[in-house]
Amino acid sequence: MPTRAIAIEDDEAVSRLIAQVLTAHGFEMVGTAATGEDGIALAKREVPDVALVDLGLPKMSGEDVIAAIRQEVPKTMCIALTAVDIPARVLGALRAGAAGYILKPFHAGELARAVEDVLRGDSAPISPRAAKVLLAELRGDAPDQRNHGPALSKREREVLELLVHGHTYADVANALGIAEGTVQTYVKRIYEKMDVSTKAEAALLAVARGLVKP
Amino acid sequence: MPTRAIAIEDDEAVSRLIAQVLTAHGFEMVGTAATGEDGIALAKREVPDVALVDLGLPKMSGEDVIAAIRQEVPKTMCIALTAVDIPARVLGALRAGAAGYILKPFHAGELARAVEDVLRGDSAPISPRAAKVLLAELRGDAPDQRNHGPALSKREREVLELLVHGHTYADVANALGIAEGTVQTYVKRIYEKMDVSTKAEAALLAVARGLVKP
DNA sequence: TCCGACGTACCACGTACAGGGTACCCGGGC
DNA sequence: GCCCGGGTACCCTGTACGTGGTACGTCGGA
Repeated sequence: MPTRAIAIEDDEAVSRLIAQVLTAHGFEMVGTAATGEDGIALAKREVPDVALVDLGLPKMSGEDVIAAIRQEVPKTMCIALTAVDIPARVLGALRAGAAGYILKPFHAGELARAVEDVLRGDSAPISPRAAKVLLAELRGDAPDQRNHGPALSKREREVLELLVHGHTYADVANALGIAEGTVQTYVKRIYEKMDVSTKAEAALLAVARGLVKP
Repeated sequence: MPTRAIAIEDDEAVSRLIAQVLTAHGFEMVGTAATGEDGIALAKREVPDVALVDLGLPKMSGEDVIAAIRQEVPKTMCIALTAVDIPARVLGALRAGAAGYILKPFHAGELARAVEDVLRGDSAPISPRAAKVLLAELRGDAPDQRNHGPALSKREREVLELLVHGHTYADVANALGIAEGTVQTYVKRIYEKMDVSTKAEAALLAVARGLVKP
């Protein structure tokens, strides 16, 4: 049985192009829909192997469509298709359950390759631009991690490392062989440099920047 | 000034190949190293634009090398290079600060393209197989994680969310419309369930388990 | 039916924390 | 020479925090 696919895309030209490309690569198009509602109904009726979902649909958001399909028809893998790579969009789609994220315009081979990748199940096609967003999120948001204030000194990193793991000032002082008052100085400087004001915030930022291992 | 690159790779054949490919694409190779220690020293000395780091180095792990370079020479972007795509490896490297993740064997064009992508800064080259691991992690259905002790109630998660972002008990009380004393009860229960005793520890564990986004 | 488990809510006490000071040493410039 | 900035080190004060209590409603099983 050939791989069965559907497309949920409001631009009919794009929709036809998708059908053409996939058919040419040996997939079977079992339907297309122009709205989210129709697309979900189509997916439930046909239970295709893969669904190409445009994120720029009118009314219902592509994210919601993907989430609905993942919920109702888990067997169907969803690939998000969009012209924009706004971080919130990328993350929303992937969180919703998209197995891949392709940016328009795409090459014919790119699309077919992505579908094959997803179906094989051992990989997830993600455009480099989308991947950057993913990475940023994984590391703790903050667009462009680099150059966030002055670097911490070696001693300051030692203090931070101990602090964020729940040790008290007294513990830190003991471990480093300095007075508790001195620890407080380091903490103050660390807070200034990291622009935070509590241990909790410092801990969050520290892991986000990879200064300490969780 | 041309883009300056280094390679940290113990297999000399691969190392030469990298140099060859990058040189052919107009990059300047300013050094190669066969061990992590040498690589870090090289990076500090040359401060290259990009470093290709093999994850399968003897002795020192590639993750640690990347982390060290990101720490000491933030300007240098690191691209992880490996033959295996073990989830822990992928995540470790990306968490350590790798801007890209390329699987061996790679095509010549692929490598050059990845370096260009990373330097342009608007995208992150991630191999499809590595991307799959990333996605799984992002969605939280990664191996282990989950099921660490009793689950927090909705209210407790709300308190935790606010707490770990540095808000005081008073702030939390205000935001949730309850008394400060009540917040303390939640904090106690949260600490018990998570088996921690400070805000900093709770913050670490919360991000580690994906309960809150950093 | 009653009782226990759990989520919710509040108070009081002692301590650890955040932020205000001050001081010394060292290396690099003006 | 001199001062200046950054790293190191210490003290003091008010506050937020961690932990000990108590109490009430609800749900489900003994």
